[in-house]
Amino acid sequence: MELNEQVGLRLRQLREERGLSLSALARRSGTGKATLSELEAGRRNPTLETLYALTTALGVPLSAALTDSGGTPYGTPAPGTSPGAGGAPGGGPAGISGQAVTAVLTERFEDGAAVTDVFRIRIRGGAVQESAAHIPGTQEHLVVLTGTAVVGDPAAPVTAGPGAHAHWTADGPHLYSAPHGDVEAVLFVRSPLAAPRTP
Amino acid sequence: MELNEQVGLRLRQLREERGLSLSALARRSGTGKATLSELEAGRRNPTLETLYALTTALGVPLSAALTDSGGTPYGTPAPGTSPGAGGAPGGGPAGISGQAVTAVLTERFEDGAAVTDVFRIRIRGGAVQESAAHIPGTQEHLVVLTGTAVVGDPAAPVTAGPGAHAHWTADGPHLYSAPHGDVEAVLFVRSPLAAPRTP
DNA sequence: GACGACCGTTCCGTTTACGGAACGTTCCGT
DNA sequence: ACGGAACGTTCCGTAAACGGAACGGTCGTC
Repeated sequence: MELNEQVGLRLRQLREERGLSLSALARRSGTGKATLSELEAGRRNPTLETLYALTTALGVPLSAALTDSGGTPYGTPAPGTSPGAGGAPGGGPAGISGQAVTAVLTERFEDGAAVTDVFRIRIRGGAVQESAAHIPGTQEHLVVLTGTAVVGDPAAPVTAGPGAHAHWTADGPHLYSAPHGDVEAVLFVRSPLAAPRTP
Repeated sequence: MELNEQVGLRLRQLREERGLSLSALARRSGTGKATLSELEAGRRNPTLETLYALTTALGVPLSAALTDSGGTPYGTPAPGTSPGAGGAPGGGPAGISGQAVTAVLTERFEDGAAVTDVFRIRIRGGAVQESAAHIPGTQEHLVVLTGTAVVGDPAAPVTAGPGAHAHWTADGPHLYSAPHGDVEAVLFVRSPLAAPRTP
């Protein structure tokens, strides 16, 4: 998708989450309605000042308008208000964070067959966390940045040191642990798209 | 300070950290030298496309050009070190982007022994790119989000489909290719720190 | 010391992002 | 039914961001 379209959609999403009309946001931000209309449609290539005026009026940092790694969900409103977004039926990303693990979703990627959540995680030294089974077919990859992690099947866990990679099937219980000190890593959780019932 | 000046200084900083001349970055990113010169001086109000072209050529995500909360230090040398562009002689992250590959650095992680650059990359379908050797001991991991990539040692390349993982040693020439269509993936490049002789 | 290669800045014509003012539509209140 | 207000889109003149082509300055090389 074109970059301008991505940013346009993101801005429209932020605006609608706040229940603002296009005209109201244009008035409040000091930009023209024409600018905002065509920008949301992906038909303009906005300048930095325009983006700044809009994000400030929306109450989010500039980076919130972008879709790359800096684009974290700002002000995602109360659950229940799900406008056009037509959210994924599966709901949000799997909850990973727990006593031993802090996980931040950095990207969610979806293709025709599966959705892949990319997490930046930290496992606290000496801690162990067991995670419940995900849906059948779910695969996990871990790439360790620093420290030594012991992960995967509780019956046959795998040890991964700095720079190493581990892989396991997550449709059964699985664990994350860091016996020798904190671990920083990137975790990939790839789940097949719900074809829950193919009669 | 004016917003345009902030962004201009940030871009100049990123460029100088990488030891690139203004002309070289203009050439590489496809923008005019006039544009880049005045932009770094804070005398222009860049468009989104211009910012994207520049940050991509610098190997950082768009948000890296901004100075707000999203503005994480990419490749910033140790804090407190004087701005003397001298900085780390190793320079910035390895240049990955080329004819077939677009790479955006999403994180740079450094521990005592190695530095790991995490890239979000796209390999264009049908294209092949050969990359020069990195320093001895460099390891690369690829986790494929979608498509099928053929990567690694040119003499014995590895095929990785959606959700798969590939690993190779990058201290010799190595290739990235996508025979059957575009590939989206995450690439880890882990390079040993140049041993600074601690006697 | 003249030449060439590269640097960063300035000038200039073209393209286009901008805001204001129109437009047609929908939704209220009278 | 009618009027008014608000909505989002389209049209248009102006301002300015863009790339290409100049310019002067600095560094190596012959």
